[in-house]
Amino acid sequence: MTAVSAALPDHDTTVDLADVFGLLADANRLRLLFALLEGGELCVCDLAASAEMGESATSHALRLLRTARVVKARRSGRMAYYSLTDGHVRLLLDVALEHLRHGDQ
Amino acid sequence: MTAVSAALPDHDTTVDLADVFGLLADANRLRLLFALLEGGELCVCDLAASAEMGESATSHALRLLRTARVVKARRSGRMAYYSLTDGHVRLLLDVALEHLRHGDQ
DNA sequence: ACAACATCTGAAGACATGTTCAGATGATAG
DNA sequence: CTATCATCTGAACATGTCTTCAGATGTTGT
Repeated sequence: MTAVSAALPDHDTTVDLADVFGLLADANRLRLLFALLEGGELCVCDLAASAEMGESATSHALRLLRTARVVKARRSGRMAYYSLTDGHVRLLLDVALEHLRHGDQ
Repeated sequence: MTAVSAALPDHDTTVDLADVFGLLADANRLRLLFALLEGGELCVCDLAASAEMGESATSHALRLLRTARVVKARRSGRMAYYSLTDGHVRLLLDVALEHLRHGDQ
């Protein structure tokens, strides 16, 4: 029994992991990420339109993603252009989509 | 702009996806899953010990995972042995761990 | 300078989630 | 049969999360 628990990731790691998944555990944020996967770099108003959500809600959502370094913002005048920071997101979404299709139902 | 939004997964899909990630968005549940990745098939009391959580909390957590078909239970007498149902979980956890290591900080 | 605009922010309320407690269920041992 | 055990369940409480609103910030055009 100690052999099993010894092989587990430490406490902090699981908390950090849970935070990462927590960011993806919201349909609106996922729609924003899918839009960025397609669009490459989009401003807040286009992201809001794509995800069919209010601009304030979009801004709040993007702030969470930005703080976690999942997306980055480029600023040009009064516009803010967002894009993804790495490819792990695409991979995570693809694996989870695959799980949805094969998994159950 | 319509071209972008047309390529997005539909509303229900993003909600289902968010639910999947929501299941992984809890450190205790992640510890249970890691224990199952290592141990293969474990009873509730061993899982509770591995994840260092109460047995009631463990049972509640396992119920969520079982309802979502992420784990399955085999029953033998008064014991319940849990195991993972598919390999997507291992993949998701590995990709997210990789993201943690390379990603930031 | 002023008005219109894009984005951001803080606070408030509604809602969901996780933990704990107390007790129910079903199985084994004496 | 009774006691003990492993697991499950429902309810209550505390915490956290998302959305919305109202307003702040900084920018562009006239």
